[in-house]
Amino acid sequence: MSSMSIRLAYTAAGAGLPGVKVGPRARIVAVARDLFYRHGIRAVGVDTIAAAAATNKMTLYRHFPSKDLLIAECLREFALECEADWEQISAGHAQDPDGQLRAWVGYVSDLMIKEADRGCALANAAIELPDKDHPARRVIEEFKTAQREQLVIWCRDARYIEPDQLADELFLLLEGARVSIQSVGINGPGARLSRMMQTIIYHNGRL
Amino acid sequence: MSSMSIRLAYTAAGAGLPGVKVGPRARIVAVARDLFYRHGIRAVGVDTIAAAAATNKMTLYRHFPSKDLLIAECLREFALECEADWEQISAGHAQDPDGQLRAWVGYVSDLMIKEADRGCALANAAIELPDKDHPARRVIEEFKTAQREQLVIWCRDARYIEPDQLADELFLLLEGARVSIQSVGINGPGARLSRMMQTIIYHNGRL
DNA sequence: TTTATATGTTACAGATCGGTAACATTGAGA
DNA sequence: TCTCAATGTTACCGATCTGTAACATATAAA
Repeated sequence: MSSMSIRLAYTAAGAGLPGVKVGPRARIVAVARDLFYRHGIRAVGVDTIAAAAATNKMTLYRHFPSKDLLIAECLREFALECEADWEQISAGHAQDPDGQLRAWVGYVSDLMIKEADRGCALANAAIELPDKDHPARRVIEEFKTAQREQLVIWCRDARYIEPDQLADELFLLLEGARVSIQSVGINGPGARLSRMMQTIIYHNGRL
Repeated sequence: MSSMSIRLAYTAAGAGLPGVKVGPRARIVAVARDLFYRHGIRAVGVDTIAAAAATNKMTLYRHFPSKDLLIAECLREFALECEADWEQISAGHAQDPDGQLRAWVGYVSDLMIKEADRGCALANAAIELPDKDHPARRVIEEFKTAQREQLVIWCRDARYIEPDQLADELFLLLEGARVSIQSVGINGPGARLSRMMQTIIYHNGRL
């Protein structure tokens, strides 16, 4: 198997403001999130995580009963941060549903650059963990479902003619862009995501 | 780690017509494709593959220098089969580009049911193998790029106003549907893929 | 029948996997 | 200063991983 030799290029430093003590648990989750995302969940072992978090395997297992539950916790933290972003979009354009939707288009377009070439951590995890009983799957399903519902609400509030279908189209375009970046590369169709979404929104029409 | 115990539920039988001898190499690839697809590439070991193919690890390594190259071969076979399907769509609607495009929509809609809940094997592999030097990545990138170009050709031949953008939209919708099935489930937005594609094609307009 | 090639069998190497036991060390609050 | 909880350290378990060596067997062509 391609060994690739991940190995720690960074220590616990860099996480958190200077002077603020960051406990091992927080470091473990931060490091695990990064390594899981960059290299894949199954490609990263607990030894690597503990070492990269400047702690040890024993402390890791004192905070997380198993690697699977650590995975779930990483995805839960990621999902909470995403939800906070979406709420910020909502709050930043209160009483302006169409502005919310358009702000969201800008937000996800920036994601294409920020995520570079590894797409959505939750979608990737769903592919890497097909076992329906895995504790991470609850997090994934609940979060993705909530995202889609939020999109429907925005489309409906903005009085688009077919809000459910428009929301589904935008949802699938986003998911497709994030996954296709990893197969056709950064200059693939995902690069034109913003224009596509605007076109589709315009074509849908308002009441 | 969630052990899940894959284990062989089937032997070499069932592959090929009766009376036709299927060599170990073909059995290995067939079995590996199935196991990789259902459980994930990293989740399946070579011992499991050899046993499920009713052969042994030594024979496997006589035909494939490494697991990574076996992975690449599995994806190559899959890609060739997909290309054959697309060519059949082309041939079945010669001199009728719009018919080709609409036949393709029907074809990918059926894929949503056939693939059940594991999406595209190539896209999944890209997520599981982020290493850019992995031999499988060439296969993935070339195939996905060729698919997108074929879509552009169909859209252009059918004289749609913006063939490149329409092709990209269809491409991303398909990729998004296949990946979202694995996160939001079979009844998510992917279930309405056909209607969405028809709507978008209609909205694009013809010359 | 002889010969050469493909395949099967067994055992093993070296590494890594997830996970744990036993014990030492640190550090902050009382 | 004492105490106690969190953390660090080391060593280990059994299983699994990719990959190989050596040898036995089958099989088809000559």
